[in-house]
Amino acid sequence: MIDTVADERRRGRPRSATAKRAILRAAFDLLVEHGLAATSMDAVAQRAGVSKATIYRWWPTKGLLALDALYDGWETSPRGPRETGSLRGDLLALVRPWVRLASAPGSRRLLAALIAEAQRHPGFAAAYRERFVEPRRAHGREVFARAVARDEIPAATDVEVALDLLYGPLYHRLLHGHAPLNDRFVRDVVQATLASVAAAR
Amino acid sequence: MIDTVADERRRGRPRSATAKRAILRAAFDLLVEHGLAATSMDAVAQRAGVSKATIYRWWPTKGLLALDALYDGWETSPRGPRETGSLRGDLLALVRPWVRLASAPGSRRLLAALIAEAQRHPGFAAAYRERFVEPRRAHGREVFARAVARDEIPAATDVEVALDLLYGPLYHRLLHGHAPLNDRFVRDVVQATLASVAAAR
Amino acid sequence: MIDTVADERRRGRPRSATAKRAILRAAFDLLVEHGLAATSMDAVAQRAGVSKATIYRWWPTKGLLALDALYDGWETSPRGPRETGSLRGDLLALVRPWVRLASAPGSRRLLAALIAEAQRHPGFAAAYRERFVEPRRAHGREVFARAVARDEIPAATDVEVALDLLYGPLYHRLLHGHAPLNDRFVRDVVQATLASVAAAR
Amino acid sequence: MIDTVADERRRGRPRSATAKRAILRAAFDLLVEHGLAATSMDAVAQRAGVSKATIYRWWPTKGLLALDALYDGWETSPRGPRETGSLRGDLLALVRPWVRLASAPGSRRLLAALIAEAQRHPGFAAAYRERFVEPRRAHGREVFARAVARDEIPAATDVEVALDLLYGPLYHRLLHGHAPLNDRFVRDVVQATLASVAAAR
DNA sequence: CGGTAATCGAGACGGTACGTCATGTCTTACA
DNA sequence: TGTAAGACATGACGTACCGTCTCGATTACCG
Repeated sequence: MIDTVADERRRGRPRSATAKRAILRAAFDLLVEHGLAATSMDAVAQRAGVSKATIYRWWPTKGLLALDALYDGWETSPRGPRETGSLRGDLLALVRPWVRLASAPGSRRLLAALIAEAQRHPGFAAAYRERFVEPRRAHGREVFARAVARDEIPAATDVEVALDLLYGPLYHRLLHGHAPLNDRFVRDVVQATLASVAAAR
Repeated sequence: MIDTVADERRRGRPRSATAKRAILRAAFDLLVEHGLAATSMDAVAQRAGVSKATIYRWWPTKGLLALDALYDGWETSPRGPRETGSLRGDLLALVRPWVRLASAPGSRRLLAALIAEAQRHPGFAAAYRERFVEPRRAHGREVFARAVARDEIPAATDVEVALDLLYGPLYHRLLHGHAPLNDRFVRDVVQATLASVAAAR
Repeated sequence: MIDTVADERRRGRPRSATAKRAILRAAFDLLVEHGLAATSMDAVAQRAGVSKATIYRWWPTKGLLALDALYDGWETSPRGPRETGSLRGDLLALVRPWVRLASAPGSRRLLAALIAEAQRHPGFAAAYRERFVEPRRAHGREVFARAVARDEIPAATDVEVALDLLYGPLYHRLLHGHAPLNDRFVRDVVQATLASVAAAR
Repeated sequence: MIDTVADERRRGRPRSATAKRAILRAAFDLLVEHGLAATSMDAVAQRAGVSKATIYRWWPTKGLLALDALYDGWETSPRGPRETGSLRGDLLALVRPWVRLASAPGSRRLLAALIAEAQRHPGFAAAYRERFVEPRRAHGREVFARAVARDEIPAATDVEVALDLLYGPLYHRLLHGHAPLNDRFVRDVVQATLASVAAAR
């Protein structure tokens, strides 16, 4: 959404909340079913029972609409994962739900398309990171911070690198599909992350 | 390429090697300069001085043409990296040239586009893995095999996982751009891979 | 034309009269200059300063566009020819303008192309007859009706056959070009038509 | 191929005459079935079991090939119609077989296409007239000459005009399809031609 | 309570790429 | 040497989508 804030008094006809919901819902359904490239703005407009101009009034680009639609459809739990008492447990709790969501064929296709879109439009890249990357990394940072507080890992741990060691391999298998992204692999990756952090001690 | 083998005597007019070279070269240049989506088949045909029908005779899809063009333009050294005597050195020698190549803005954009394309067309995905993923992983397997032979790492090391621990974080920063993909990070990732392999002992 | 009537309030953006005029004009010019087969839709679009999609939105086929364009460019006088007081005079007044128009090289070529098109597409054939054949035959029927009213020819005259006796030979020379379509021939044909009608008395 | 067996038996001089026959036959079948525009040279070559180059060696153009193919397939009786003793009978005998042949849907379509082609290529027009128009007109001239000899019509009769009065209306209904081309109409046209010739006495 | 202003639907528009197809030419291997 | 196989340049075809635009019809608030 461009501006959810409505603190300032607007003059004309207010924005139709119905239309907005219908657009996001239609876009989400079409995106999951057909992917980004195969989802046309005309199709979104038609399915939402809305004019194309209405969509373009609020979202300047198909990519940004997709971003909002997917955020709206996916991001059900803004709060971080539950605490388990150990770094290993926290990391698994952090990563497993994401793997479950991202492994569906539709999601995988979309994730790849969003990443590709981000290479082409810097503005889109920023929005993508803000919406999809940062929240999860923020949760990850908390997890590592708790581990530091518990004195489980050194305070000097480079959390940013650790997060890449954690998420990188998962994304890798997800996008390349050269090997299965199963829970075995998830545990291996978490284990490796722990090992690397411990070795840096 | 459709058929590199020409041991059998073909009947009609042979394929024009000039045209093929011109097409691959034109496609490569345009791809690097404009990216996959912004490279049109018409433009490739015109720049190659070739008819569009000729392109479509040999490459059924823009994606597969791009694959061949990039393979042709990039893959200069089919042999693996030089041996350094240590796993750490070998891994750095394996990864650094790839990082250098893939970090150029054009390459990054293209890599993302290829990955996105692969989610949509299973046939393309297979070709992509065969052309771009497997060769590098094969080199990586040799590197780890040498380390085993040197008794540097356990023989039971799961090489496939190790390769994902190595390449995954690099791809991650490359595609998401949330943090720099510099040599510092490369060394960190190699170090982490070593730590994880060592810890599994 | 698709919809000449516009008395009902339409919802969306109204059709651009400018674009429509430009398309018909461009098509007409190109058709007269190059003929039907050598006139491409791309060329029409470019010359009209219009997108190809706009043309295809309103005319499903090149043939139907040609029909409208030629009707628009040629059919200047919807009213019938002037009355001369005699069947002979009326027939000459009916036929001479048509011969003058149709004898130009461009027109001849186009007429033949339209007739050929009509053999292939039944829908086109109907439109062709409605636009180009029927109006002229209607005028002819009036001419013969007046002659009957003047008691110049029998009331039982088969007007449809008479019209074919009149137009048939003219079209024949026009399309086959085996002999000149001059005013001498026009007078001969009118004379023969009169003789045949009189002999049936 | 007409007969591959006999063809394989002979070694040195392959089948130039065989190929020619196969080409004409294949072209004729395809033309009658699909029309001129929908018959491609590739299709003719494939059906004839012949290379495209072989076709182009003998016929410079698709139109001229069609001309020969149709002439070969249709023109079964080069001799004129039988003599009946009266001009009326001779004209009917001249015209009825042609009407029967030309009325088939395939023929009608082709005739129109040939006429259209003739407007575009002067060389084709000449060949068309020589092959298809002149022979029939020559027969017609003989018919009228016999009538003059029998003193049935004046010696000063303009035969060229008379032939147009005869064939023109028939072609007209054939190509425009605004009214049926049945035997009733044929008799009316013959009658009208006779009346016009008699009236000129 | 009427004016003002922004919204919405419908959908036409310019632009551009797609992948297909046909024509007529040209190049090789074979017989 | 002619023929079959078939690659080639050229260029039109009709479809699809994008993002912009022009309407007339709705809502609100504001004076």
